[in-house]
Amino acid sequence: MDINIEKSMEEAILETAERLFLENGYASTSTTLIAKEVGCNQALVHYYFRTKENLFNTIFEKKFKAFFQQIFDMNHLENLSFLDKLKKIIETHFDLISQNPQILQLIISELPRLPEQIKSLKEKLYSYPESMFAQLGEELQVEIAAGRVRNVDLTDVIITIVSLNAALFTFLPIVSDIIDFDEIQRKEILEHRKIEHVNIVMSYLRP
Amino acid sequence: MDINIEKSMEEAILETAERLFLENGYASTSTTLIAKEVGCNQALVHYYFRTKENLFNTIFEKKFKAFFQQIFDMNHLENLSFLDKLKKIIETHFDLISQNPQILQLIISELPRLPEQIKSLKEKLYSYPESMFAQLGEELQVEIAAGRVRNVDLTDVIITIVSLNAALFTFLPIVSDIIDFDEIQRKEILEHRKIEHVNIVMSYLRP
DNA sequence: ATTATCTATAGATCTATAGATAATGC
DNA sequence: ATTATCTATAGATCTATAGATAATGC
Repeated sequence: MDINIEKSMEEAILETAERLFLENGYASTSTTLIAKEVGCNQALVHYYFRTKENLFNTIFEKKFKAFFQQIFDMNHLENLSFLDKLKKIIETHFDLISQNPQILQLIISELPRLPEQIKSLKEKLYSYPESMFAQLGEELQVEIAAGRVRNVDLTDVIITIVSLNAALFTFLPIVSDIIDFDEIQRKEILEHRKIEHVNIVMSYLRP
Repeated sequence: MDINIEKSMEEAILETAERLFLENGYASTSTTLIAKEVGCNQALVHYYFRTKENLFNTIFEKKFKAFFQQIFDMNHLENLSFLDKLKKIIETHFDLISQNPQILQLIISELPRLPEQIKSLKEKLYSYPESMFAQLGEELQVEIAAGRVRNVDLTDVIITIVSLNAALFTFLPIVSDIIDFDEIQRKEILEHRKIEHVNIVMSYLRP
């Protein structure tokens, strides 16, 4: 905690705001609350970031870009067979979401009112052919042609992976409110589901 | 629209509030806005429901109970083989969520601060043994013992079904913001994914 | 008479800015 | 001198209630 002593106020505000926005969303986080938690006055928040919208956008864009960059950067997987590559993708994606489950929730609730970020995502997706998916799609076709994989769309495989991983971390907080299990149980469940997500996709691809 | 003429103000407020809460969540929906959209003055909202919290809880509890009742009521599926029963469950669950995708989003964002509803859910889950899952679990064991189904936990099957269905409708609004497809494409995607969700689970269970 | 609807307003936020004071860098 | 931090406050909500008026049920 005392590391804070060396941290600038601007950084402290950013970090606290990030935590609060991720926890409670845009509407439920006031600049007054941010200031209170930082331990400064409310005007300082506006001194550094002028508006709440600005502050939020700065944070959201940072988290958002980092998140998607990691997702799109998953193709350091040469020299692996198609199924091993896919397994690696599932596990990496799982870990990625597990490290920052709240960003998903924020994307779901806030992205629809952020046209700039939507545009930026669109542009990223228009370069789809150059992306990892193109190569993966070709490899999938080879596997299908060779009869080693059932005839499925890559899109369906991707949707399935994202759905399984994203839903797990989106619903886990609710389930743990209802069932209350401890940290060890939580970890066991996650490890087990990670394996199962691979199993599910592999079964799905089996001819 | 002119059906409204016969509707009581109280009903009109409830319906409008329901729509706004589902669209924008608790914090972003003011009683002022509700009144404006209904076409009455803001005091009337409080006349009928006293507090915003009250109004929200009334609506949330109604939607929430209806949703889980439908989910727990899915066992009108006698005389079907285990796999056919499961197929029916996947499809029914899919349709159920597709009819009211927003309630999921609301549960994720608002349930954590609603101890009453959490308690009520807990009680429902403590009667787990009497529920459909008990019977389904037994049937699964029979199938596994007979070698017709791979050795999996029922819990994993349920998590998988819920994840696939819930994630699809949670992320579809975002994806359609980014990719913008029309109503026909949307329908095709849903029909296709519904089939795939069954395929995925069936593949997962294949020995 | 009772119930539904309205106007008006108190009191609590909340965002944003202006202007004063303190801290820092030359 | 410049930058960081504070106090104070304007103006916009927002929730909730009190009290006036209109509509309805007997």
